[in-house]
Amino acid sequence: MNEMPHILVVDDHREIRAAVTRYLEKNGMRATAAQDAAEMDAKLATGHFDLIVLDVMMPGEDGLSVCRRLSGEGGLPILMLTALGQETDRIVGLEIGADDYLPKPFNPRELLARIKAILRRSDRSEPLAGSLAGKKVRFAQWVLDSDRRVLIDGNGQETALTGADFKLLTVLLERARLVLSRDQLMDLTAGRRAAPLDRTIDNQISRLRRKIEKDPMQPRLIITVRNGGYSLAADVEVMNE
Amino acid sequence: MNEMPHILVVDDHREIRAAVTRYLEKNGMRATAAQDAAEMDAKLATGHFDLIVLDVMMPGEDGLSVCRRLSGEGGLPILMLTALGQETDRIVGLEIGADDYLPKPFNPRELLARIKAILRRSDRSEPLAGSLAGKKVRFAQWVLDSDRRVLIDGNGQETALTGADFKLLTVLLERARLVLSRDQLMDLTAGRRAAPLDRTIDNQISRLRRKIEKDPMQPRLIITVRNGGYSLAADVEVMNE
DNA sequence: AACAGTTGATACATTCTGCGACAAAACTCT
DNA sequence: AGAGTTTTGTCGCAGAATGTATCAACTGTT
Repeated sequence: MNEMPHILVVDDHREIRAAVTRYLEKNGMRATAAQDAAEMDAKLATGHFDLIVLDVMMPGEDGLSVCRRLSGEGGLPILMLTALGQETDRIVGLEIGADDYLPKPFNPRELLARIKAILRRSDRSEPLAGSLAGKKVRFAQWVLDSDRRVLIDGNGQETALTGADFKLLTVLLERARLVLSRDQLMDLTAGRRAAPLDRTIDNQISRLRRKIEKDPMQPRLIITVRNGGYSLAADVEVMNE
Repeated sequence: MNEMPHILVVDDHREIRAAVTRYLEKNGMRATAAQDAAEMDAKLATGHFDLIVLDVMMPGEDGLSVCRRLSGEGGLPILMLTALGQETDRIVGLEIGADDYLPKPFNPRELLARIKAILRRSDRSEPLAGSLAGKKVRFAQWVLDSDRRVLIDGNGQETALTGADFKLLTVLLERARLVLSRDQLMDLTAGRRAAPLDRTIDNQISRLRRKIEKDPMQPRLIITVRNGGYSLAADVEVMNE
């Protein structure tokens, strides 16, 4: 997490919104407030957020409904605020997809600690996502020029990459040495879920290997992990401008 | 998450350990218990876990200390159990690196929901070779190149390893001279529990021996411990880059 | 409209792994 | 020591997973 995390606070009480946003901003975060689900949707559509603090009890669409809706689509983490003692709500919230809840009234310091705990965790899921934009990246015997989408070898020889090649390679570079399942790769490269018996990723790996491996029959860079997926076996260095 | 998640329950009260593990196992998870920090460390070294449920109050090293230690290294998610009302502990726990806490006494259904919430957002990908990822490792007459998954002998001769060979060897190298049971090996290599009469590990050991032993009929590197399992009898040295 | 390039699907070849079966070895007990 | 029992070693095979050639659909260009 390089920049300040951006938190969206959704609560119908003006005082709570104000207090929470002020406290978060005093502690190294950006905070934006919304007073109901409709306003939340508007803010979400036009900005980038790292986490939503969501009140369960709201006029209009309530927190549980919002939570169900959001956790279905995006993977935006949600921290729910519940009235004290409504254990049922809390459990249902967690089961529906909230990442945490906090009973009201709450200690702002605890809210902050919980937000950080969630961010720390979800941070992992997109470690360097998009961070390669415009950079040059060195790995194994190659340098990837991510502006031009071209690979350059030690002799200055260039190899062109297609869109799919480039996207897949970028995803692997950003997660070097991690084993990524076909599902994850499909999600990360194409944003869709792999159908059963879908060989798309295998095909793309095969094509990419033909371009980047010295000997595509004995791949050294992109390793197959049976029953696991694929893994990039190389150190990755983002080059200085 | 393809397989059942494996939860390590650390608590000094026998009844709580028993109740929690039983409940988790009834709900589609594997659960293993440890009664204190020392036993926890032993289990961690010889098994694969996805999350730790950790009691704060324990004889010996206490939960906060454990939490600080673990969150430094591994990144294994931690859910802390705290005595009711000790808000300070809870906040400190979260700040130290716990992913969540639950005050005792707790509703088992809520514990389950929280565990699932953490697993859902942490669903982490792991490096293929654990702590050896990307390293070269010398043992006996071999050097293992863990990027390329090949063994190199003194003459530079290479021996290819299949995925299962490599995973098993990696697990053994990381735990040289420890005796690992078939169950533990199954857990560490495949993340699943060995069925009764399961000869899978024996087979893999046999195949691996054929590749790494000078005389596979008289194994010197991978030792059989009757009624115990197998053990790697060699010094292991991670080589400098 | 023809074309070149790219991508996903399908089919087939190849490799890998778990399993059952049986052999061999180790251990126990008399 | 010998017979019986348990544990381990490994062979062969079938099913599953993977690699990739080929083709059809699609995109954008000329």
